[in-house]
Amino acid sequence: MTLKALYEHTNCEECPIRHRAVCAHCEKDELEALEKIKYYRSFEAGQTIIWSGDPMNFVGSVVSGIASLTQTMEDGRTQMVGLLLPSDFVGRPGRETAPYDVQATTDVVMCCFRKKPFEEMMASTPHIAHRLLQMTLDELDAAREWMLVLGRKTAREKIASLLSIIARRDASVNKTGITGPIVFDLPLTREAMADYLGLTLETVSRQISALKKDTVITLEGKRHVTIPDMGRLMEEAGDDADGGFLV
Amino acid sequence: MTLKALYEHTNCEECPIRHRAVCAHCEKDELEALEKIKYYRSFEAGQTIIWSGDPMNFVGSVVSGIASLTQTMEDGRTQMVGLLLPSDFVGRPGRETAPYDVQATTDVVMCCFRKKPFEEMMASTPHIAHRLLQMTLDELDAAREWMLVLGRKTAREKIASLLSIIARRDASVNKTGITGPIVFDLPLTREAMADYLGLTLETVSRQISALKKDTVITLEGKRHVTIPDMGRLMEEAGDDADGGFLV
DNA sequence: ATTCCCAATTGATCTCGGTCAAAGTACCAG
DNA sequence: CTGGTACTTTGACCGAGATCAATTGGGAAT
Repeated sequence: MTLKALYEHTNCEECPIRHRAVCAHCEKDELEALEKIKYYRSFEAGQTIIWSGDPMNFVGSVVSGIASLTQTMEDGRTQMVGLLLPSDFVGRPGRETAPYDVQATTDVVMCCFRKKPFEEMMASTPHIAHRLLQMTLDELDAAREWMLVLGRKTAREKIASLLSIIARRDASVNKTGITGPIVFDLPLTREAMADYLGLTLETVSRQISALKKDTVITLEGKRHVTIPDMGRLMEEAGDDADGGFLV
Repeated sequence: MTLKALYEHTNCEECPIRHRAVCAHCEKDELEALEKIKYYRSFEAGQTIIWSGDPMNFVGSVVSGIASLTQTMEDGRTQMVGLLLPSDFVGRPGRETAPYDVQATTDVVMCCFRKKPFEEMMASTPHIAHRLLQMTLDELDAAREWMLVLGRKTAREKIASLLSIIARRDASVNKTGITGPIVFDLPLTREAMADYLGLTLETVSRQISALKKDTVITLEGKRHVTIPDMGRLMEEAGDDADGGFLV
């Protein structure tokens, strides 16, 4: 159970986590070394994993739980700039300090490597460097996709976009494909959703109620979501039914 | 005159462009090969350099002029997701197609390399791969910084943020430092600014007028800007006077 | 059960920025 | 000088989403 996909594959049967990061199970020769320097860290919901501006001496990936990257202005306005789901990579090889806060949204377990040995490993393993570039490009695409959401979409479209992303990500986990209804639990509070979408929590709540009334989604309790028709949701999100990757 | 900074330095006296990309003047041994495969392309203002979704068979950097990365929804709403100033790198090693439109905002000259040989060069030159990762991380930081602008800042703060970025970038070009007044020409129309900031052009115009009235900036004509006090502008932008890199 | 606490919903009102419309300005070609 | 075009400014009005405030709902602990 460590990290993968610094190699080409996107799944490793041996690992309980779907990793998009680095996995030591495959390509044993080069990556066995990673096994030796890995360690686990646990965080409680609400805890700050890394403070913006602090020195950051490890890289790693999320094993379980949800973490978020957030930026905060002096007056308290906050914007979430990324969502870290299990298998997502955290860290910036070659950088000293963290550029944003990383917070545990739920209880989180991370698999970490001290940065120094990881960077040495990177230097001697071109595949890892290459894979890391690809992962960073993915994140960049996701961030830019989200700029469109933040800058130009309506509140309703924003909610639909977020649900769509979580649903798609979830579907890929369960290998369910995207036909038929999709069911999942929202991993975020209304407030966290608001911070991600550049809205207030009241607006988030209202729009979710509206989508429910219009049967775009079904809710059981506050968090358990059913999406009867994924295509419908993506129309609501203003997506042309294929774009919209993100996180 | 080519590209640099796949190496450590951030400036090369021989080159008329400040490059943050790849420059063949330094580290001649490895990079001379780049000289052989480089070529120039010119574009007129308004021209689309690359269409979203099209195959992209080159990488390169802007030599002169301004280009923009934009995403457009079916109904025409557009969001600029990046601004390319001289020396900025364009391209995605390892990716087949372009994820957004690249448009020439002014007349643009680019220095290009066919992707295939560039990627081969990358594979055999770890420094280049490393530098490319660092550049991509910079872009990622910039994109996430901009997410805060788009999601949480007021119209006035957005304008101030944009001016601040252009001013800072411009100051670094002229090695002027950031003391004393800063003078530059806006390289964007009001509409382009609006697309970058997630506003309408009318709001952009109004807020610029307001900043002018409050003597945060001075305007001669429509485009020539003087910033008497950079600190003041950054306060207006809501920045804590050091963050806010971008572009 | 009762209480407490926190997340979420819902309502009433306000406001910033969008929309629609009309001028104003600079630049170019003839 | 004149007309045309593209960019910009300014005004009047409107509405989506923010703000303020009250209420509801659902666990967990007592």
